[in-house]
Amino acid sequence: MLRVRFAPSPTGFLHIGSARTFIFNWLYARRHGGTMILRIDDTDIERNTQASLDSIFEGLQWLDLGWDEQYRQSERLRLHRDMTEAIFQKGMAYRDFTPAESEEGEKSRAGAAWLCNAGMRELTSEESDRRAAAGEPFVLRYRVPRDPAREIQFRDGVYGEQAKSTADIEDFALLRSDGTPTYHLASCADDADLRISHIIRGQDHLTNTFKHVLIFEALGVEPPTFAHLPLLIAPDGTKLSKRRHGPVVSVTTYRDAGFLPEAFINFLCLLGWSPKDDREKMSREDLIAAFSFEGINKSNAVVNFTEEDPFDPKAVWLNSQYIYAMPVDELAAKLQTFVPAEPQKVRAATPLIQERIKLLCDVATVADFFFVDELPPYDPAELIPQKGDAAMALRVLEQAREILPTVEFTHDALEAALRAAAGGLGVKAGQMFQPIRVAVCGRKNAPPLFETMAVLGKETCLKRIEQAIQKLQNTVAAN
RNA sequence: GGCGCUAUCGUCUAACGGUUAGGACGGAGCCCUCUCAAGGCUUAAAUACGGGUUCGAUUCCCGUUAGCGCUACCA
Repeated sequence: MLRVRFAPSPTGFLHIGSARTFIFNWLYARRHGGTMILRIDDTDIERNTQASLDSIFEGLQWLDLGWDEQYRQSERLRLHRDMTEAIFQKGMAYRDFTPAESEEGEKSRAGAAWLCNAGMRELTSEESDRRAAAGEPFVLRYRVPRDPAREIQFRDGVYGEQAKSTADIEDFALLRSDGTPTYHLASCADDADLRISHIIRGQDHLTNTFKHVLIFEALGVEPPTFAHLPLLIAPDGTKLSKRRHGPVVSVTTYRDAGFLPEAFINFLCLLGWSPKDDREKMSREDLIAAFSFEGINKSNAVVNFTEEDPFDPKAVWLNSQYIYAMPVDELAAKLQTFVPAEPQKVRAATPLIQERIKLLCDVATVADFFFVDELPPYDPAELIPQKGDAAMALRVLEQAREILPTVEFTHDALEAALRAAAGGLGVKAGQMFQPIRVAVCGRKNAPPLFETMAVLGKETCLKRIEQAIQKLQNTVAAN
């Protein structure tokens, strides 16, 4: 039975790298009919926060992929203790009474790698027991077999055969001096107990895996299959961090900017993985069908963002592709949360802006004039058409004011009427349309004029044209 | 410092010894067009460096360089 897990620790908001790890696990589970497990690795009581936990769930819920089983490590401490005790009883771990403070100075000394604290490994069980009984604090360390040294090896699903000598693996801690389990122990104990078959996680754990293989060995269980993912890094080559790179590293930032979860998932999948057949836009089903470890890259992938442009252009492009392909009603419903306007107005404007927005939040800037009563102030000079002057703009608008009341507000009728009017005035169609567009939308760049006017309605259009005429007359008078 | 991993256009990537080194985003240009988009077409742009192996290396081996990771009683 195939079982995978995503095991975030609630010490920070849900990071996009973590989201990708979740997605790859999910894809692998769904691809092979396995079980997806969410395990909250909250063994670091000092650094855990409720806000982080909330952020993780918020992010995962937005992704909308789901999972089959859920656990919290803090509720499984008993298991961790028992398993550690078993390892200790086998003589594969020992107590280290070295005080935490002195340790630091010891290790930071330059030179050979630190492997263990002097003397502690060799303590007799009698002395060890006596000191523990006397209440002296200690950490429990794994007794890495180094006499003679051994090769620890495993086959990584992405990086291939891996081997490391125990001569290069230090005696890592299993239990802290307060008796709580460390990440290494808790993680392996739970992976063993939950019968995890495949561990898919970030490459930052690749070298930790040798320690984990040692723990599984001590636990007497067959290690799962490992597959390490290349890391997501920032354009400056450093790993993504909130402190350095800001909110772009948080999943909820993408949600709040109006990314579609399908597009976001699609984008993340293309970072460090490829279907190898030039496909870019892929549905959830496409991804499930195509996903495999062979397609995963070995080198880190840059998430390309800048100060001015906080989102990777490819992510934005993919998002726009999903928006263009979406049914109008569905898109209108999504847009509703990004703009304070009545649903029927949003629905009417949606077809006109669908190909003009890349993020859902763009609705607020691209379609604002559909939803406001009063247009925000604009420069009357904008009303003046190409190769024209204020007088021409005025003539155009006055003509529009005159003919529009009797025109039916549909695309075809408006087009016929306005083109005819342009002919009558002896101006080009473009020179006719621009003053009206600016009068009605408050700016030069807007959706196609006739549909826009039809959506806005006769009353609003005539009112705005009247206001534009006033503006022009005022400026002409002022000069 | 020690150990490990990695290295193709600006970015994401394809090419698992033989290609004019392919695609995508972004850039530039053209077309379409009532503006803006969308769409179509064209174009610039890469095998880190040095040695091998081979008839032939992006591809295999070694070295150099660079980047990243681990080296905690964080995860």
